Formats: sequence, structure tokens, C-alpha cells
Amino acid sequence: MRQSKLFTKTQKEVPGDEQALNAQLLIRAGYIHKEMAGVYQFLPLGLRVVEKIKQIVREEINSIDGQEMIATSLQRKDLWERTSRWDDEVVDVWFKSELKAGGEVGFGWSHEEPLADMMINHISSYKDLPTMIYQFQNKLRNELRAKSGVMRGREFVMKDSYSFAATEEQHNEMYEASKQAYTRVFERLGLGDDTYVTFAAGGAFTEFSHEFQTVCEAGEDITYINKEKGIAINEEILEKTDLAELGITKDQLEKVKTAEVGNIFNFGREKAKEVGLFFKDENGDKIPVWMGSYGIGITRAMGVVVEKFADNKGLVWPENIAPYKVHLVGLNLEDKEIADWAEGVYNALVERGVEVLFDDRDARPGEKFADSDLLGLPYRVVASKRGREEGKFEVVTRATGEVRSLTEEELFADFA
RNA sequence: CGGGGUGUAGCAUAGUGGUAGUGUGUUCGGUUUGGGACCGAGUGGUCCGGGUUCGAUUCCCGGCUCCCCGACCA
Repeated sequence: MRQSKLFTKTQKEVPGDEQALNAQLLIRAGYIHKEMAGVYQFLPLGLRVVEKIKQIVREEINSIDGQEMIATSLQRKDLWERTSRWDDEVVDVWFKSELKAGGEVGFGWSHEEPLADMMINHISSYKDLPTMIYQFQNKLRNELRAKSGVMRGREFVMKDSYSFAATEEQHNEMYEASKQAYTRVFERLGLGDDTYVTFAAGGAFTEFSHEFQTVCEAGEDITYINKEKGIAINEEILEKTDLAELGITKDQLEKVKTAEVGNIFNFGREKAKEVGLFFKDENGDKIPVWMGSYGIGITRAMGVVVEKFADNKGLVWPENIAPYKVHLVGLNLEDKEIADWAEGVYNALVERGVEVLFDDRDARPGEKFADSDLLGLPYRVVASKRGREEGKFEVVTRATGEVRSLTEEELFADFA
């Protein structure tokens, strides 16, 4: 991508209406645009990050036999009434609307009910189980107070999966597989070291659940962790937790702020019973399906990555989810020889399949470097008159500041 | 939803009951060219609705907005 063609602009000033670091930087760098409180447009660079994260999640969920689909945003009132969760007193984040044709619809804040109902058409025998479906979708939640930039919005991208099993063993296997897949996801997002499988309350879903909590100052949750034993307990259930059973005492737990990047809920057979999702077992008996649901906040995870890795110069993306791997910064481009040379490198890298953002703009070096730092791509490759004379490129690793001087061959060997 | 704050140009901000200022962006001209360079000339603004007043961006009332704390929540 040529930066001269990129429609988004960077800005020096910190937006006056954002306190959250993630929103400040993502807006300044042109990754997102604030539409209203808790609602952000994802611009080309931001979308690439979202898609990178989605792809990692997709690969991991596919690897445990999840099947991707896409559900509707509009949801039926009658379905949610079956499980007594249409009422605002029960689920207070509902956006709802009236149909002109009569009746009411809800805007999807989660999809257990419609997808369980849908599966009535596809599950009739134990031979159809186990199975897992998932989707990426914009979830709509009428938050009383949106905050923390993209970490707690009224509209956000979420991956949600739903497992359906005939037996408790099958169910536990899928639950465990999801947990493992999530662990791999957060590892690949660069959050592995600071992300804990956490015992938590189940909210509107179940009594207890497992959350994936990432240690992060900007997070909203308080979690008690023990790094050695890998134990983490959400403050909300600390009192109810039998610490002795976990082989730990309270003073072995460290209190930290965390952000919930994922969660998994175990519904047992209750949900299916309420919705009416049954299968016939070997004896021909009609049994409710075991269900679980599993979420990863894609855009929230993006916000957490920003919060954790950004420095005072701007964003710092882990290589796996950066919008581009290389920021090729062209200097002295008014000199045709230099411009041609930089163009040549750009084309060669693109041909070799390297994701490159090429700063070919007519701008001064200082501005280009400042923008480069702000955008936070993993590697900055400078093509300048000075470099041309030496036959070298200056390569700077954004995260560490390490500077190398590479020949064209070395550059290709490194990045292609 | 309770409490506190806020709203002035694309962005960030100052100020005033009497012609609204600065930085930045942007446009044009010139000098520059490895860390947001300089000079000159343009461009562009008081959240919405009422009220008080000769006159309101300023004061009052209402609404909306955004931010923060709390409650709630994935």
C-alpha cells in the first residue's frame, strides 16, 4: 500500500474526548474513527488488524472442528422469551426495536438462543453430535456507560462459538478443546504470558464460568493470580471459592487489574431444554443437547494489545497482527534516482509477498519518522539518498529500537 | 441509572454581555530536506431550543453530547 493513497491521516493532537490510551492512539494513527461513545468505525489500517486477529482465531477454532457461519443481528423476541431473557430486568443490555409490520425484534447481543433454535433443524440424532459452530459478528449492547475506548463499546466485533454434545464426556472434551484453542490464540496475539484462565461468575449465562483475563492496567476487572500455579480467580467470586481445594491460600494470590479478553460458559443441558433442542440417543430416548458457548472480544483484544505494547511514540504491534509487516519509508524522493530505487524495493518486497506500507509521500523526514513511530509497524526500512550511496537500508525494529544496516539481499532474506 | 465535569474552525485550545484570538491542518508563493523546518499570503468556528437584554458565544432554564467516578456488565 502506498501511503500517498491511504485516505486516513495521522494527527499530532490527542483527541480531547478520549481518555483511554487505546482510543487516543488508534484515532491519532488513523486506525479508527469515533462515531459516538463506545462506537468506532474501523478504517483501513484498523480493519487489517481486526482481520489479522480474526484469522488467528479462525485458524484455531477450525483446528478444533469449529464450523464458521454468520448469524443474523436481528433476533426474535419469542426465542428469548422461552429462556426468560427478553425482559430488560434480566438482560439490561438489549437494543430493541419495533417492526413496522408489527411485533418486536432484538439486536443481537449474544446468540445462544437463535443458534440453539436453528440447530433443531440440524440435530436429531446422537450421530449428529458433537458439533461446534462459530461466527464473527458485530455485537450490539446497550451499555449504560461505554468507556475505555474500544475495550468496552456498544458495538464491537466478537467471535462467538457454540458447542453441542450428546454426552457430558463429549461436552467436556469440547469445552477443554476450546480452552486450549483460546490459550493458543492469546499466545499468538502476543498476550500469552499475561493471560490467565480465570474462575469467574457466569453473569446472565450460568453460575460460574471461565474467563480469559489479561493483566492490563486499563482493564476493568480485579483478578487474584498466582503465576507459578497458573491460578486466577475473579474478585467477584473470590469469597465463594474454596481456595484449599485449589491448593492455595489467599496470601499466595496477587491482586491485579485485568481485561477480560475471552470467556467460556457451560450450560449443561438446561439451555437446550429451554429452547427445545433435543436428540435421540441409541435407545431412541429424547435427550436435551449439552451446550457451551465461547466468546473472544476481537476488538477488545486489539485494544488490550495497544494498551500493553504502546510507548510514548505511538502504537507498537506484535508482528502477527500488525496491519503491515514493513514500513518502507522513502526519503529524498524528489531525487528521481532515489525514488526509482525505493520504488524498486517496494515492488520487489510486494512481489515476494511481504506486506509493505510504502511512505512515498512528499513530506519531510521528521514528519515521516514521527508518523512511522505512531503507526507502529514492526519494521521500518528507510530508503534514502544516504542509504543509496552506501547500498544499504536502515532497518529499525519498532518494539526494541534496534537499528540494523542491511543490503538489498539481506533485506529480502530477512523479510521475504 | 446516581454524582461530577464538558461543549468555540477538520483537530487542539484561549477569551469576552458589544466586530471571536492562537497553534495545528488545509490552499497559494518562496526558502528548505534524516526527527512534525522557516518566511509571507489565504481558508475556516461559538452543540440545539427557549428566556433575560438594545444586544447572548458569554447570564438563566431545558435538552442533547462527550469524558470521569460509582452502580451494572462480556
